[in-house]
Amino acid sequence: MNPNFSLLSQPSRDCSYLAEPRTKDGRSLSPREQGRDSPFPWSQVPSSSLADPDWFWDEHIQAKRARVETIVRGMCLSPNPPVPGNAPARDSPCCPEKARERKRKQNLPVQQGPLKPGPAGDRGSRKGGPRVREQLHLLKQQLKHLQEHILQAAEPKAPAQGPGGSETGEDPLSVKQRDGSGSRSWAVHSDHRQGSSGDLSRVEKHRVSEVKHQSEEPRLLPSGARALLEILKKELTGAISQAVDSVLQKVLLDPSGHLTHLGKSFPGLVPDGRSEPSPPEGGACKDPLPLAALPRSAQPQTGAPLGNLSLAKSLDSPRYPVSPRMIPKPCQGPPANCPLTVPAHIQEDQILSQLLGHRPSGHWRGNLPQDSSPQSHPSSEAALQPWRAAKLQPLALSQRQCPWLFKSTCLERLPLVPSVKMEQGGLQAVTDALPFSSALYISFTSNRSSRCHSPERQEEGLNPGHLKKAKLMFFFTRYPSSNLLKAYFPDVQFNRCITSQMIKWFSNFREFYYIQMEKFARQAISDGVTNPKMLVVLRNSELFRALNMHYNKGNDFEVPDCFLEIASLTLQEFFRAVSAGKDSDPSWKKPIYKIISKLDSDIPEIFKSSSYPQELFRN
DNA sequence: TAAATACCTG
DNA sequence: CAGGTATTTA
Repeated sequence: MNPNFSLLSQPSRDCSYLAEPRTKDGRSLSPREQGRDSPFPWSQVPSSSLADPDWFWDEHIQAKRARVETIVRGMCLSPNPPVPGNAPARDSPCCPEKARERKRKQNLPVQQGPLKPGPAGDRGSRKGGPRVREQLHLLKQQLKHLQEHILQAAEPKAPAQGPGGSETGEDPLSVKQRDGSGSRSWAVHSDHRQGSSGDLSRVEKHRVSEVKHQSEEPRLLPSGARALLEILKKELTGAISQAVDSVLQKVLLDPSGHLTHLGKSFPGLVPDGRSEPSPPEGGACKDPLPLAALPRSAQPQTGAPLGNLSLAKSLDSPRYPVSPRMIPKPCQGPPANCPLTVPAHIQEDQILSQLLGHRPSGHWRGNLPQDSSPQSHPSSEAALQPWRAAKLQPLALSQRQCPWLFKSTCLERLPLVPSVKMEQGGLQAVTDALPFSSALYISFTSNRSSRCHSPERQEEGLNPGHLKKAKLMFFFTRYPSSNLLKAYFPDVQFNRCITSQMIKWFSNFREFYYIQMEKFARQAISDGVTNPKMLVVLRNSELFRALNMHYNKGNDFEVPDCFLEIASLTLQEFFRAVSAGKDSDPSWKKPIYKIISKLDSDIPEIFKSSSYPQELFRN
């Protein structure tokens, strides 16, 4: 069987996917993990000393943590309105010992050069003062209560599960856990955030009430768990206290409260992005995929030349019959459920640019478990009937744009995504997600073309980040003009060499792209395919994987559907040409190139961000 | 003529 | 990918 081409197996994806930063260790970046621009060394310390022990990931605890943060944030915001540039928004235990215990290491908070100074205008404008201290005391008291409640809350679970109710036998970072607890608790958090204004007491009340709620659980403490609970108690107390203290310290002393990292206050995002308000008019974003989502039996018989696209069109509805798994819970509600509390202009450039890896574009992604929808299993359905591909109407390509609605709503879901890349369980996850450090940046210069030593001492070259960005841009444009490149790489000092280098990149990209296309087209032919319409590039097809591997290695970017369409068309063109024997002509590819060259899509505005390279994790 | 590409190579 | 070269294009 040839899995290269197959039924459209993936439910349509909005082009406005949400990005989700994640670590490799299986957790979504916790809010605090996302703030990396803190100038303080201690803020770089494994922030969550209270988050490490596996059991700390217990839902309850997470919720508590969230609340604590809420409180802290409230305090941060108290003095000033929720201005994006001021809250340090990072708490981290300053305890060295604890820090060392952390397995994950956070680092490189250095801001990247190109970054705008940022709206961190009012730094040091807030000085907690006595009031804050009072609040701190109050907070500590609350923590004690909290501690008690945790004990109680954990009891019911103890019998069946390990200490603290954490799934002992299971990977603490299991998906469900992340999904459930994570987003949930943070949702609450975000609520508070709305009120901001630093009305601590109010927040506290809220919290207390919540705690009470939880304490209503029955007491069934198994003797065995008791000891563990005690430990938990201690740990929790200590850790939280430390965290709170350090945060407060920061709040009180941090003169440079950079970004607030709004992200952290938002509820998890929808992995699939499906719940996101899809672009008004689908453009290339609408796709015929739904087919695969339907039960096989329900799928239209497309084995034969599926000459029209009517089917696909009919499925163009906002909600496809996708597998339940594809519809994440977290923020599935309409935008309204995810109120935005940040001024639009701020999200736009400053904040977003700095929310490393999180783009409203929604293209950044992680390997969500959800991704493994039925369609994602190449070997399953699709493979069974490789040629039963839905037709891809060339006309559909006329709308080559992927409307990128960077609605504020997108922003909310970014940071707390309960998603994580659980691949090699690497520990470098955090560093991977970090923005380029100046150090790295410097090292990149060595990568520059030796012939491109620009006279200017500025020595600004293209770094790996730029390369990655270019690759991602390839998903939208195969033939970018130099002007376009200049527009999308504002942080690059273009000169002849740089320009040609980048042009060269795209040339190389195309080369690979066309080679793959030809290769697969020929393979299809040899496999007996006769109708080019049958050739559709799907996300689970081998061809796609090859391409994705090349342009989006980390797979942290959600490949736009428009690219799949272009790829499909390209494949079909090659198929036609080859099967027609045109490949005997030395320049038989020219016509194809010409066609494809006219199908460039608009590149999301976000790509224009000079700080964009920051989002390019893993160099 | 310079820039952009394609095609080949390492 | 970067180099190099040949060819095409504006």
